[in-house]
Amino acid sequence: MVTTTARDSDLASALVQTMHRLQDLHAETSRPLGLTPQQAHLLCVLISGPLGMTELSRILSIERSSLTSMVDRLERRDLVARVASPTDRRACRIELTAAGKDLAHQCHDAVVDRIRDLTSELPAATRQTLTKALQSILAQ
Amino acid sequence: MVTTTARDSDLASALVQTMHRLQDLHAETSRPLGLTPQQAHLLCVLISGPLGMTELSRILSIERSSLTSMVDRLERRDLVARVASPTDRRACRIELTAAGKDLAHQCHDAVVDRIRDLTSELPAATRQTLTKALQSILAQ
DNA sequence: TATTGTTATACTCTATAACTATA
DNA sequence: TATAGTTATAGAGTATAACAATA
Repeated sequence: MVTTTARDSDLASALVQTMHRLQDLHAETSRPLGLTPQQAHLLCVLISGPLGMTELSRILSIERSSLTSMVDRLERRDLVARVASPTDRRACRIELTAAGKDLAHQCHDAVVDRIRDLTSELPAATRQTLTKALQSILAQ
Repeated sequence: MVTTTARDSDLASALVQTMHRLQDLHAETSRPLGLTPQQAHLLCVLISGPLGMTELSRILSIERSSLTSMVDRLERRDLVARVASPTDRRACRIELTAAGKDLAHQCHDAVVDRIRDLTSELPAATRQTLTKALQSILAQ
C-alpha cells in the first residue's frame, strides 16, 4: 500500500526544526531588549512569582552554580533581587524588580506576538488540535 | 458565547514550552555522546554534505567568527575537516570525517528515538495534522 | 570593491568540585 | 547528615571589530 502517510521521523524532524526556528526567534526578540535568551527565560519564569535558587535551577535545567552567576549579572543590572527567606536562613528568593517585571513582560509579549504571526495562517481547528497535541506531549 | 476555544496565547505558550522541552531533550541526548547541543547541531547539518563557513554560519544562525572556533574544536577531535575549495582559493568546505559521520548519525537517531517516545501516544491522525501544521509553519 | 574566512578580545553560559552556613 | 547557596576554575558559545587573502 502506497500512501502519503507521514513517517514517525517526519514528525520528529518537524519538531526539531521547529525547535531551532523558535530558538532563533527567541534570540531575535531578546536581543533588542538587551537580554540573552537565557536571561529572558529566567525573567519570564519569575513573572509568576519569586523562586529559590534550587527550584529555579531545576526549572531552567541548569546547575545552581551556573545560576548563581546569572543571577549576579541580572542583580547588578537591578532586574532581579535576592530576598532573604523568612523561614530558612540558608535560602533566598529571587524576585523581579519593577524594571525586571517590565522587561519580562516585554519579552513575553514580543515572543507571543512573533509566534502569533507564524501561526496566524493556520485554520482555527488546526490551531486547536496543535495546541492540544503539544499540551499532551508536555503533560508527560 | 462561552466555549473551550483555545486562545492564541495558549498555542504560543505551548510552542515555547515545547521548545524548552526539546532543548533539554537535545542536551540530554548530546551529552552522553561527548557533544554540546551546538556541536551536535553542526554535525547533523553536515550529514547531507559539506558546506562552506558562510553558509554553515547562516544555517546555524551564528557569526562566522563564532563558527571558526567551533570548527577548530571539532577539527582537533577529528570529527570534521576543512577541505580547500577547488574553485575559490579563499573558501573551504567543512566536511564530516568518518568518525564525525558516525557520531552525527548517533546523535540524529538518539533524538529521533526520544521524540518518538514523546509522541507515540498521540493518535495517528493527530500526528499527521501536527506534522503538516509544523511543516507549514516552517515553510514561511 | 566585495567576499571568504581568521584573529583578537570581551562577555556570557555551563559544569565540576570544594566550600560555608544552616536545617 | 543533608540541604541551600556560593566560590573557584575551566571550557565552550557568542558577538564585535579589525584584518588578510582572493574574487
